[in-house]
Amino acid sequence: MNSEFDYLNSYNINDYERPSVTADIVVFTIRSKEAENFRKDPKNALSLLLIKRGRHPYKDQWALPGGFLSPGETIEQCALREIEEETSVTPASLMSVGMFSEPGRDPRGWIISNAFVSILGGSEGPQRAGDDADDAQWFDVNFEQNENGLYMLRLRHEDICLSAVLKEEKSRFGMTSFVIEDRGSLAFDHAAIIAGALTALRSRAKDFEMIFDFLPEKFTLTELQNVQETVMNISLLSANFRRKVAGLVEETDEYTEGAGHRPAKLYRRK
Amino acid sequence: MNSEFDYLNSYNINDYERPSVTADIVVFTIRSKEAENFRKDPKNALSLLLIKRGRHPYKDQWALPGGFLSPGETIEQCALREIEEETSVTPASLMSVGMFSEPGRDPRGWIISNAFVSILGGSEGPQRAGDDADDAQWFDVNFEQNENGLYMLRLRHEDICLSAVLKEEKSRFGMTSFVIEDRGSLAFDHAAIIAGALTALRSRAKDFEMIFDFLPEKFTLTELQNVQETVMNISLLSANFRRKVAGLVEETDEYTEGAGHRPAKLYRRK
DNA sequence: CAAATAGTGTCTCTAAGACAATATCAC
DNA sequence: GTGATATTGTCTTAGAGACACTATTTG
Repeated sequence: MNSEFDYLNSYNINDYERPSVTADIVVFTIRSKEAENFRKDPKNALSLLLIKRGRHPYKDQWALPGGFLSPGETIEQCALREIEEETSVTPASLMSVGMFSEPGRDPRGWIISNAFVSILGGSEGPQRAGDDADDAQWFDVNFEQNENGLYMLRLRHEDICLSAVLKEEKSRFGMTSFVIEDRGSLAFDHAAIIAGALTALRSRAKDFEMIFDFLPEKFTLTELQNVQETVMNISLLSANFRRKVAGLVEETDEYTEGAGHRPAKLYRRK
Repeated sequence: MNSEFDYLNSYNINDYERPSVTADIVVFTIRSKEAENFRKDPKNALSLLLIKRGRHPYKDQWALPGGFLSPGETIEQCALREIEEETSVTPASLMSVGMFSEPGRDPRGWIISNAFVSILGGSEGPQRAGDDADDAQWFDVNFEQNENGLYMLRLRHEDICLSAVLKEEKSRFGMTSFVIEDRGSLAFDHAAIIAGALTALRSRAKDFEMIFDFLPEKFTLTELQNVQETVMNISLLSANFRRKVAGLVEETDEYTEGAGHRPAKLYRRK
């Protein structure tokens, strides 16, 4: 038996039908709202990037940034490339959320998507979205479970309010995912992707894992606390927060200035 | 502008080159070793399923079970189908580990893989592997970091010992993955997939998350503790373990019998 | 000085870890 | 009884949460 013959017959790449593969990215950032008066610090809001589709299907509806995997790149490189094309910025982090492969999820055909969470912030600060022809905007995020056990996802940008309804589904195999009850004008299955991304982000933020990516290199402990509170939609006591993160940061000898109240020491991630 | 015209021109599914997509599954189970004497309980070993390839490439080398995604199924359904084809058993759990899409990972062409962790055990007990023509076997798992910081993965089945060397790589984007230094006769990049799967499994096992899937419906607390110890390669004090899992289980009124020592109460997952 | 945030001290309560002691079965 | 595992109790220590208090800046 000839081994080259075996090899060539073992797999003809054209024998199998193949899906198109995309990467869709949920890009988060934290934006400051205007403060009430000169003394108060600004409030923060968790935001994510959506793009208004210029084509069918779902023309004129809002969708996650993303695009098709090209030969010669990894799916992570594809995700980074798409973010950079949209925002002209390299994100601080990239985390896989999972594969979305439900048949029929894309009316154009057999298209499966690897979803990612990415965070912009860091030294660049929140970027302008949509520098080119695309209509891209940051939407404030609100995601909560209501009294019926359903999850409400609300995304708001100025007058635009997208409101999706999802149900948590625990499969027999230990995976939990979200099923769309009402996609609320979000394109494709992107409401379910966003719900999964938020859940993954919050789970990581609990252990202080991705919260540094929202901030520049040097930051105050209060800023760090605000990030965790904003991401997880909770409220913490500062004394306890400081003790918990004490081992994760190191002091610098710099302070904030001109804040209308006592200056705060700047820290750096350890 | 005609909207149907727009739609049809927006995406021609044949315009883009497409990869083949596979699901590869790291199927774990726990196997009992013979006890030293009639009083002692049997020792356990964490094992995973490998299949000896009958074809090129990597002919006669060991690889993870897996197969190509078919139209009309999700990637999870594909993974389950492949496990059932190999073992004739439906696993208790299925967890995604991530996408492996490095160009060149498969000499047959552009093939990307979604890796899964799955656990067999439960009431069926560890299954015979390789009922059909395939040569499938359970390999005992040993995975440790050595003094140089490299990770050693050793898989052993009777005389066969596969030994791979991996390096942990933290990308700038917060992801950690394993890079193969020596694949140790494991086919493709499967050594890296196994390393990632083990890391994911251990991380879950720390919170008691997948350990129940290794056991039948009713089990003793010592059996449960043995699972966690075997999976994580650690040793625990039983008094503390019992307190920690007390909230996760509920008593039954049954006991073990004929064990050569004091019988143990059987519990059920709550 | 007033308003606001920065930062420290301390009390309670819970949980983890270590270890000692007792219980119960098969042979 | 002996050898093994099963099960409970308790001591110590670490950490989380709550809350009170002090410190420091700008206008």
